[in-house]
Amino acid sequence: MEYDFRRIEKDWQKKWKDNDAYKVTNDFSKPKYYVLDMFPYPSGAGLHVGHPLGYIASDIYSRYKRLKGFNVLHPMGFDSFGLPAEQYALDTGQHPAETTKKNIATFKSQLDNIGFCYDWSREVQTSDPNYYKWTQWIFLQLFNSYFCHTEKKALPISLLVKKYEIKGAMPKTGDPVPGKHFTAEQWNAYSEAEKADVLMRRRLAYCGYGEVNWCEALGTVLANDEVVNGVSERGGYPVVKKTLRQWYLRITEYADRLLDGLNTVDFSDAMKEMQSNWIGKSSGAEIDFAISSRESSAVNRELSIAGSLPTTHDSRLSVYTTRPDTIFGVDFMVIAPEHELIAQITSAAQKQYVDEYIAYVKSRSERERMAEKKITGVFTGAYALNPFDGREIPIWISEYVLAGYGTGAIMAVPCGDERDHKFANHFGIPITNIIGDEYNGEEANPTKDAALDNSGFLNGIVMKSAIDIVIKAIEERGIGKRKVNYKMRDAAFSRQRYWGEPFPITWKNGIAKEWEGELPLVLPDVEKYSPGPDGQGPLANIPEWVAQELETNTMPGYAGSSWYFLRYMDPQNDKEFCSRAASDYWNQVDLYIGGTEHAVGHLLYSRMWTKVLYDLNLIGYDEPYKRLVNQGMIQGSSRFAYKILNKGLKVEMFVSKDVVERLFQKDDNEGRRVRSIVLKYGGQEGADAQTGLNGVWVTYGIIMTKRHVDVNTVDGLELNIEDFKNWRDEYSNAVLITNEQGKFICLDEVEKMSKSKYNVVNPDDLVAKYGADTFRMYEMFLGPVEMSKPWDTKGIEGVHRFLKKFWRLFFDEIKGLVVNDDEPNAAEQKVLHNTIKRIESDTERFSFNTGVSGFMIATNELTDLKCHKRKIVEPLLVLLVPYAPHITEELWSLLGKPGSILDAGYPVYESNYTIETTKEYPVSINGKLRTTMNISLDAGQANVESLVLQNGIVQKWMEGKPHKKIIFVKGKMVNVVV
RNA sequence: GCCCGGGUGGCGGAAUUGGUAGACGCAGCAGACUCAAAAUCUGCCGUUCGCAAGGAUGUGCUGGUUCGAUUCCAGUCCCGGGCACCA
Repeated sequence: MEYDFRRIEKDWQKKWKDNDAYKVTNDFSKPKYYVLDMFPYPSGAGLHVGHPLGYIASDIYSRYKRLKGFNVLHPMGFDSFGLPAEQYALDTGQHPAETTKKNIATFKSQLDNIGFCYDWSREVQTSDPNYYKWTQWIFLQLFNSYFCHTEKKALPISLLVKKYEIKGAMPKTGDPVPGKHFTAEQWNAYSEAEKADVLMRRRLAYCGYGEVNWCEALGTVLANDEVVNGVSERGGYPVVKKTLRQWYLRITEYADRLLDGLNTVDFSDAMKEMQSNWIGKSSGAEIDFAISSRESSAVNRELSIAGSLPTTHDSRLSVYTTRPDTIFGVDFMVIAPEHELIAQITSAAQKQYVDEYIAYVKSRSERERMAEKKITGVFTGAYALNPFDGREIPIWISEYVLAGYGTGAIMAVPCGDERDHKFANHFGIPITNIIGDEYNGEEANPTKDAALDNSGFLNGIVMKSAIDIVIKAIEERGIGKRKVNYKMRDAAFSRQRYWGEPFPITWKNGIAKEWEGELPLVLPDVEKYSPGPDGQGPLANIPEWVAQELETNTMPGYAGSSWYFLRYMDPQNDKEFCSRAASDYWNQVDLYIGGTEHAVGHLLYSRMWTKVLYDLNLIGYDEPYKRLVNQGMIQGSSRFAYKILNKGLKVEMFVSKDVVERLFQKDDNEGRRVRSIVLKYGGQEGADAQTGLNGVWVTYGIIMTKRHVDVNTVDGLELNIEDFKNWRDEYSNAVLITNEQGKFICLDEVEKMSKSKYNVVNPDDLVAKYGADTFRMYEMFLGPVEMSKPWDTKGIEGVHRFLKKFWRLFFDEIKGLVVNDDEPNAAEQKVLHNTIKRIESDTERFSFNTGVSGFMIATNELTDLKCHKRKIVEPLLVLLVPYAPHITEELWSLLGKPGSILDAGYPVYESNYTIETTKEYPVSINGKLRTTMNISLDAGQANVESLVLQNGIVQKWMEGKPHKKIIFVKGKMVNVVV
């Protein structure tokens, strides 16, 4: 009987489906375990080999936990709102709901092919009205809540209204600022619009104004992704910044709690670091500098030194710095090109240059601005005054200062900050040294440990301790204050798009109000998917929608994914987003698996939503994910062919990589014009007529470019010429210039796996050829789950061979069942128990690649021992269940075992089979002294209980001393480190 | 540019985190079985010197700490991911 994986997998998948084998019940009596994958966006390209990597890992872990007796929730769903479906609709007119439905069906059948243990009755789809009903409902909770700074949590906004009605909002100290502070009487006298304005400033979901990438030609807003070098990716039209009304989530209020929460969860240090860097908490000071102009300079200087700044807001420049101690080293100020003061402070002489510079910056994306190596900037002609010594400081504009962070202005200290230093050097600004010998005149030194010099009243004080002194001084003089700052900004929560959740919000007389109908507010059908007028979304084209004064924006992709883990717990509930009983039982996600690309987006948003739901007492915990494992990205291994671009060519013409390299001598390759080359390509008759080139010899300046070739038409690096010609019509007559062996060699490069790069490998093909069990184990065998790697199918044979070999531990092609009831010997027991120990630890620590190796080693050893004993191979079979569910179920039932092998229980490791022998070994201590000792050895290391030296110096191994390792080194000598 | 990862044989990777580098698998070579092929099995397989025993060398690069470094530290190069409207 041989291993017929096709029949086995088909049978078992059918059985699982027919019996609802993976149906999960909310059986509150059992201990629970919740394993979650980041759900996929159902793209039109279908599932590729990168998707299942994390899913297989989580499936293995789920089955493992189930064998260990847990009630395991391991659901799957689809993040089905998104831009690609909308773009597809724009191009083809097909409704996104239709294409999404089709794509989901493809994804599901592909997933089922691999044999995952999902309970599909718990599936969620973010674009399903029954789901987004609750996304809208949670949005309204955010809209109707504010962050209370006293209790540091979200509270209903009605409480705030009550407070305003009774107490108003007056400052504890200082004078009230008009528009910000008011008494109860004033509040009660406010118009509805004025009240709405005030409340909007506190809502957790609020409306404001923000800049977007606007493409006039396409009439639409573009993602940063869709903007390349300042023009739209599609069509190459110019893109500019445009200010639009936008919804935001006030995530900044949760900055501290998002930081603190990281201490309570099991994420990798790298992930925690990324999140806390994103939040970017820093403490420092905001300092106001008086601005002088040439005319008023003298006056302001006196005022500044006297400690009373001009009171008008206009004549002050406020900066944020984390290093107030360096205040005497400020040689210039830099403000962002968007800074509101620019118009006012720019001198007549500089105006032209400033205008030119700002026009230049407008054409650049924020990303480009940050990545710029070139130093750019312009002087405004204005000066600020150092509040402590009255020095005039020139104010510059530069793109390296971003408007969104701090005050959009910095005080530049070139001797302490590298960017400031480069800027000063580039523009010839003199540098003040405030750190004495610590500054070498060549490069900035950001130390905090130097004693200050040239720093007035701070001279001689170590920088670290000067920080507080300066802050105190500026606070006393009323020209600034201590300030904690965050890099994180509030999350933009609206999109001018169609395929997303509609906001259940109406606008009456300019006031945003909760929509009064019953949720869900269903996304209406539209005629066409093109944008509405003035940068509004497609919903603005629907008269009935506009007539109801409904919000025309939709929610972004991350809305639905911010809470989906809760819906899986109670997916059919139409009374609540999730019953409290269900969310209390399933509780936090015990294990969450997904890529690092979501490190700062989805993960922070869903953590915030969870905190809000917790604050509002809707769930019982404020961190969604207990443990997070990041799977690496499976990258595509793209293949390219050199294509000749010369005009006059009548056919497509490609050249083998090795031929090109020889001709271009490597350093002068692709895409460049070469003065003169000679190509000989086999000399077919009539080739000249076909190609339009000069006979079989191609001479003269050839321009080449590289073109993607479908990776499925390439074996290793060698192109299958027939497949290539059949791949596309325009290539059917292509001329391929091969090497001497008649082979056409491709280039390879690692890229993201994507349809447009022709490097997608479909798991279906591999499953059809080798079976799901082989595919699952091979994906795991590729390497650590956490590591990114390019896909390579080479090597899958080895895993397939393993499964065939494993099968032969139970069945022989001729003899049939070979499992016997003989008692195992010690050697066989040792193989089994070492394997149990190894597989359990590998599974626990997510080292599935070494886990697969462990099975291979065990199988090899048992084959060598000719061991087919039931007491050995049966437990081994159970161990393999999580990795290869189909073959194990089949063998289990062929062995006559009742029920599913999933309920067999995990084998128990016994340590009595691991110890080998006790032997006498020569010993060196710290590489010097030598003696002999008795050591029992287990895997190369051993504990030493007694040690007697021959020279008599050390008589006994000293108990209670810090234990050191005994290591076996070459030549069987033992090195003892004490 | 900033933040986070990663560089080990021809290839994917292992080394349970400071202790015999290269487990396991792929590819390759040699052999067994076979009329033959497939399947299966056995042996070899970093580089280099050597008939061999054995020696030297070797974990991107340059240094450092240590009896001992793939592992720790500093610097540097290359590759991947993220950088706020892709998901």
